[in-house]
Amino acid sequence: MDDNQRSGCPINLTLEVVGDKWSLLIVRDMMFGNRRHFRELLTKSEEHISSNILADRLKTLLDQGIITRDDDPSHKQKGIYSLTEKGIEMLPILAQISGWGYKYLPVSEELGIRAKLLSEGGPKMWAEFTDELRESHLGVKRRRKAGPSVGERLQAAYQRVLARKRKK
Amino acid sequence: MDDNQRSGCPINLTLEVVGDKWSLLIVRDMMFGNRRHFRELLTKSEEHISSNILADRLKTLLDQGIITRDDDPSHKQKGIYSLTEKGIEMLPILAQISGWGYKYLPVSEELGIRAKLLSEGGPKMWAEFTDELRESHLGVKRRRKAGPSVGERLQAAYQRVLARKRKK
DNA sequence: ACAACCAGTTGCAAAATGAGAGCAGTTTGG
DNA sequence: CCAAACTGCTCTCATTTTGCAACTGGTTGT
Repeated sequence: MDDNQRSGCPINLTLEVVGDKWSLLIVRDMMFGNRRHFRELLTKSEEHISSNILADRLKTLLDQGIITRDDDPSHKQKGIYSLTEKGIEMLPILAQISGWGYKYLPVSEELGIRAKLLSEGGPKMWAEFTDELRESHLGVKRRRKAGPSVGERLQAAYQRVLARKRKK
Repeated sequence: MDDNQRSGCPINLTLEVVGDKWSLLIVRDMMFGNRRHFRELLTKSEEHISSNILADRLKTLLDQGIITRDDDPSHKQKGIYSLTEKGIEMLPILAQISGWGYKYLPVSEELGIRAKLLSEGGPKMWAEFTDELRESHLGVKRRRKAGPSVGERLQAAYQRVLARKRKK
């Protein structure tokens, strides 16, 4: 498709694929927000991507093999987007970006809590979450661990902060 | 400065700062290529950034406190750009991006070798390299370790691949 | 039957990008 | 001592990308 690449440097090549303001946010929402339909990605995130951009980025992510699209059996028009292994393995990138932003930028409390936990959890927690993503996006069965999953823990922490803020 | 931020999410905030095709390449060149002058950044990288974009991105990175600029005592017109601690701590982000690109994209052999070593070296190697950057960019003295530095090892590996390729 | 919902597409204005030339001052080599 | 090369940029202008909002053609639930 796009052969006019600037160099064979891994950082450059990665940026040519996801080096824009939206692609990684879409991956983030699929990973941490479990958004799997076009409408969910369009409306249920804070940043208000516009529909043409979303459509364009989903196309690129599909072309690049970072996500896949399947028909939703329950609704003839709905598509279900899933992360591939290639997409799932972007987690450490997002985790590092998230950790750096948490440390150095004016992050809101409720949206920062996930970053904090993920950063403190380190590679071990990332690996566990990666396994959970393989189950929910690739259908790979895994042995149940005791207690709540990483995804659940992150979500719970977020809700706790929200509840606390509403009280005040 | 820029108040029209899209959300307080750490990932979003980070992308608003460096989420474009050039900013991270500039940081990369300062980190791994030790480019410290405008001309070096302009001409000594594979991707051929144009001067107006480079000037603009350096300004943003300065505003964001990711780099600093000092006059070069040896040349009245030259400026020396240095990474701040905030900039140096982007290393893990670059390392993960680099590792992912190395695994999934058509990286050239000579430019991939650094990614490979950095990925295999893991967080321990990153911490050592971070210390070296603190010395070269912030002037923080550190205890010399035995043997070649991480920066030297990466550079040497790159040269070795180049030499081998020229032979063929 | 009809409103609400679905995944996008289209048209258009505004902003960002990119190539190249140009500039004022500085340093270097002969 | 002078010309050439080098310095960090800035300016212009064409092209590309972005972003908003309206719209399409179909599906689903009541």
